[in-house]
Amino acid sequence: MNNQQPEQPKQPDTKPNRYVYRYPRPSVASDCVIFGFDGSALKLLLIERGQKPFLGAWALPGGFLRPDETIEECAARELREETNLRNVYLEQFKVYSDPDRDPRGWVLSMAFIALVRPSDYNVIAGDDASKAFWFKADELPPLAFDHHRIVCEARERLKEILVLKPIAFSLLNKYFSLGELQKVYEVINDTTYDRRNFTRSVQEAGIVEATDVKPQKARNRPPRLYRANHNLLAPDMEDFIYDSDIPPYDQYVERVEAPRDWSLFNESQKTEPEELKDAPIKESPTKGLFNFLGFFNK
Amino acid sequence: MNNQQPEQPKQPDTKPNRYVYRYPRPSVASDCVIFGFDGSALKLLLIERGQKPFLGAWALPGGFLRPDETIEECAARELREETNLRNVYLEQFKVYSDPDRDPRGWVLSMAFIALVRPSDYNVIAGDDASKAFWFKADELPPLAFDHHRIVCEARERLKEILVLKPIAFSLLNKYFSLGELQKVYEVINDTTYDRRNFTRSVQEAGIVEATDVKPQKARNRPPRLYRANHNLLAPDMEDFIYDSDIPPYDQYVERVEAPRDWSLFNESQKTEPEELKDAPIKESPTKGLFNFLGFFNK
DNA sequence: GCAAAAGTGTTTCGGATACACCCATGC
DNA sequence: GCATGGGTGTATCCGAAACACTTTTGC
Repeated sequence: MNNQQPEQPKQPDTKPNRYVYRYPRPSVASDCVIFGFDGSALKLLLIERGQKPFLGAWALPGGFLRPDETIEECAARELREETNLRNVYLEQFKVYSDPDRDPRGWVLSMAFIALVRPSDYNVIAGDDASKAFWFKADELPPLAFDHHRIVCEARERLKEILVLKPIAFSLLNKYFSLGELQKVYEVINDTTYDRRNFTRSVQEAGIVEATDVKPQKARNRPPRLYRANHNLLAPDMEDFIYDSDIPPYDQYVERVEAPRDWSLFNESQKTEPEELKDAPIKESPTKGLFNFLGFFNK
Repeated sequence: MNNQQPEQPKQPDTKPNRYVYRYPRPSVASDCVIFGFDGSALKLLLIERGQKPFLGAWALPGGFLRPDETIEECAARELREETNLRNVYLEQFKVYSDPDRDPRGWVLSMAFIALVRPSDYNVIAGDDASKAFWFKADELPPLAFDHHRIVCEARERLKEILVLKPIAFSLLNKYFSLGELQKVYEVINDTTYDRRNFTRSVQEAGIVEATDVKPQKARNRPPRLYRANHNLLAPDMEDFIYDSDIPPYDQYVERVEAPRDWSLFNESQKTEPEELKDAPIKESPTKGLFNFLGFFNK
């Protein structure tokens, strides 16, 4: 990064809001692929665009980088402004830099993966200006820009991160049942696990602690609730594992779903073909699920 | 990424080389953390800066993004221009976006991890304009900008990638001995493995194929040479596993090392403190070393 | 001969797998 | 009652770990 001449922004030229450079520069934006978990399926938070390119289409929340912030601060700010979410897990994921990816011109996008707890789901409803809605990750509408590609690659990356870090807790409330934890692993890895083996693996790994918290209501036998074991988890994860002032357990009620009819889009972007819907899902071994512990203990 | 007004670059304003935008934009660069392996240690390729900020200091090769290329193309181009390397493994790693990270102004850096085979080591010598030298990854000189931080985080990331992808082959020639493969895993993970267990794990995983190629020379008993098993490896890795026109086996001779005296830098940035140099390295289990196979078979 | 690295095999042990029964709740 | 999900236990088996001797080269 050093072959060109040093460039100083020769600010306020003649008119206001004119920034002059000796070499062309791209706009830089951050876009967030926001994953959620509703107790049974992986969800994605999208916003309806209110601006000109792709107006009315669904898109990833995001916005342009400002000179006084890092790209992480930018992502967190846009998340707050557009979806009212704060204190969510955020991780850089990939830069998209195809010169033609944005019809407005030369715009790079830093894609982030964001993970939202169920207790934060309804925060979005509080922001009246918001046009954000949760979609099932397998049933997405057509997306603006190259966002469909970004989402697909983010889902693949999510599997990788799940091996490297205990991010499953960032998709769960402070208190959760082992069934929920298992389901998170299942929907991300797109498989199923033997309930008894999974339970034992989790407990022997020591990544959870049983609590005395009682579930508020349950359709069946009420599960025991656990929480993440902070002693074993990376310190920088801890902030994202739970909030402080949330109810101990809410059973995924009153979700804000996408009520719109987006069938008018001609090209559907469902990832799962209909024919294979009833194919029996092969059960996977639980081996290696918590490999991330190896990264901490060295 | 969409809340601002669309901005068109209002090119050639009055004078040539003047680019005017309504909002400030950062310069975007790509910097490469280039890893090599000399048969016993992890190496890092650095260049001596010939320009003004940090002139004479060592730095990561890199350069500014141009409007007609992706960030990957930029990284590959700068690598070629500054170190004469081509067809190396390149992977996005992290964006560094601290507004103050570059004294010249607002410069983002997309950091890449690059992996170089021993057969490409001496390519660098062919480029007379090059000021590139290989350093031991544990004995680095002070670096320009925030490059020391980038290198440290890249080494951590390298461990993660090693779990996710068969990148060890990208640090080896087309033909290699199992001892070399083991050493790559050892220097990256900073541990040792039982030779017999490692050998068996590799062969049972099926990621290598024995060949009839004979090593050119050996100080001890000559090892059998293997090559990566393409049937089991991801297709997009294949291009980076070996070159076509290289000698079948060269035993790491005549390396281009850094001959300079950089002791004049007052602050040393060695990562390993001297006191712990002789501490016995604990042997690690080979379990999970080739977990990346799980990502391909699904 | 000797040092250094390469090649090979067996025993053992732990942990993952496969599998079945009972429990608590809402309806 | 009964459907649904939660909790617990065991026999088995595979694979990883631990470990030693021989072989081949350069010097």
